[in-house]
Formats: sequence, structure tokens, C-alpha cells
Amino acid sequence: MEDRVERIKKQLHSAGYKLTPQREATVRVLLEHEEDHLSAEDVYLLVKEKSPEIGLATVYRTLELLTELKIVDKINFGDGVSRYDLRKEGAAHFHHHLVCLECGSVAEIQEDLLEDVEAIVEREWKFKIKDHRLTFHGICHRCQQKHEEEK
Amino acid sequence: MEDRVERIKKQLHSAGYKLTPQREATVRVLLEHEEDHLSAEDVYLLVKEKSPEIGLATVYRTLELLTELKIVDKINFGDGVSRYDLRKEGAAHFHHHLVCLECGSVAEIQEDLLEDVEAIVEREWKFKIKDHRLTFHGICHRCQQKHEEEK
DNA sequence: CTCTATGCAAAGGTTTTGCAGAGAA
DNA sequence: TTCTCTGCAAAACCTTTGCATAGAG
Repeated sequence: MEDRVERIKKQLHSAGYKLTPQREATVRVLLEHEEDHLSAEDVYLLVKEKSPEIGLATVYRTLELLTELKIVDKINFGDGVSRYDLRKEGAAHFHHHLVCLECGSVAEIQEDLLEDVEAIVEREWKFKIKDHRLTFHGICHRCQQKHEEEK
Repeated sequence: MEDRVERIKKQLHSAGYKLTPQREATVRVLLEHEEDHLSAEDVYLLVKEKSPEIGLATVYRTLELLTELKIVDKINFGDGVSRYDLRKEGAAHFHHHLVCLECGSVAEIQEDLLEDVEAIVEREWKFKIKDHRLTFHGICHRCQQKHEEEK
């Protein structure tokens, strides 16, 4: 935890930014909720619990900054808000998501899975891939089991 | 063209909706711009050219309806607006997109490409896939060539 | 002292909603 | 009639921006 904060601090410094108390509080919230997919508002409310004086605009500006530095990835699941997802340590690619259409849960897939597909796209479409977004919409395992029980 | 309008009309009817003049005008705009990725505002302005009396709210309501019936897919490329993409005739899956980070162009990939990946996800994560969203961010062929010329 | 960063409030942009009226069955 | 649909305007959101102030080096 502390070493990850430290590493992010260095990333900010080498880009000419400071790790202010507000930014640190925001980063800590992101680290503590690594499995979640928080919206700016979510982050704001969580930061507020420990640093009540923070402003929503600061959270937005911090998230934008972290996105720019590729410390977090901004993603949109089509529900009207942007969500922010911390990049895993040393992850070359953005991970994938499984969104359950019934319970709304979002699971993550860390495995790459797209290596072959990307090779095809680069070769056939002559497109130089820099990043990707892959989301599956469907029914999660738990909701499937719920249906089984109902029968 | 006409037969596609006719087919959409039937889809609406079997779901208990009418193909009103406004809805038809909207559908025709979508058909005429099948390659584009229009925002609601874009659609509104295009519909307005031929049916000046239409309201923006009606366009939003029509697009929502068409999305619900899976006639169009709503997609978000992270630029703050939702875009609407007509499903291809008989397409089992939503197609993929190549977004150029330099010129902003959006190309489509109709090929499935994800069959293997989906089989793995369904098996390993026990997730029943209903739909997917796959977007690659990178540099399109034309922009790559532009760079070559500059050297 | 200088420059960055913050908080607040206002503004901006997109999408949704309420409502009265129009239109089809 | 009855129910759906539409246009307009207002409202609801999410996100960004302007500005005066605070804070770090």
C-alpha cells in the first residue's frame, strides 16, 4: 500500500506534479477500492469521509490527471457516468470486464486473451493498437445459479 | 433500403409500437448513415433537414426504443456523448471499432474475432455472454502513412 | 515571491421528464 | 373514446471552468 502510494508520488513528480494531501487522499481511496469501479461522485464521497474539506472539482481534476498519466483508466459502462479503474502494477494492457445484466456486478479479467486478435487486427487492418476496451455483457455465475434454484 | 425499413416496422409492431413518421425519418437517417457513428444530436440535425418539425426529445425517445429492440447499439467512445450504431442484418454479435487517437476516425470490424475468447470466458469464468463491446484505440493506417511521409 | 493547486459557485453540455395537445385505432 | 406519441420547455445530471485564495518551494 505505502509503496504503491510512493510509486505514484514519483510518477507525479517526474511529470512535474505534486502529490498534495487531496491527491493522496484520492489515490488512497482508489487503492482501497481497487476491485470496484468507482464514479467520480463515488470517489468524492469516500474521500470526504476522511478529508471532509475536499471539493468535487478537485476530485475530477485529480482523476483527469491520473488518467493522463495512465495510472488509472477511465471507462464507461453506458450508465451515464465515467468510472475510474486503477491500472494493475506493471500491466501492459487494460484488463477486461464482465458486466452482469441482472445484478449489475462488474468482474475483472486480468488475463490478456486478446493477443491473437490484436495480431490479426494489426496485420489485416494495418492499425497500430495502443489500447483497448473489452466488456462482456451477460449473466454472472451467481445469477445463473439463482435461476437454477428457482426451477 | 425499403425492405429494411419494412423489416424494422415489423419489429416495432410485434413489440407493440408504431412506426410513426418521426420514427421512420429517424430510421431512414440511420440507414443512410450506416457507416457513421452518429450522436443523438447528429441524428436530430439530419432528421431535421427533411422533417423540420421534429423535436430532439423524440429523437432521444426513438433511439432509446430502437436500442431496447436491439435494432441499434448504443456505444460510447469516451467523448461525452452516446453514439448509435445500426446492427447489421442478421449480425449475431455487435461489431468492433477502431478509434484513431490522432484523426478521431472510427472504422468498423464486422468479423467476429472473439469466438475463441468468448469460449474461454464462458468456460473459465462461468459467465453467460449475451453481448460485447470491443474497441481498439490506436493509429489508423492513414495517420501512420502521414508519419512516414514526414520523415 | 512565484507558481501550482484548491474550493466554491457558476456555467456548459447531454439526456430525461412533465405536460398538454395531436393523432391513430 | 382511449391510448400512444410528439413538441416544447423545464429539469436533472454529469463534468468543466473561472476566480479568488491558500499553500508549497
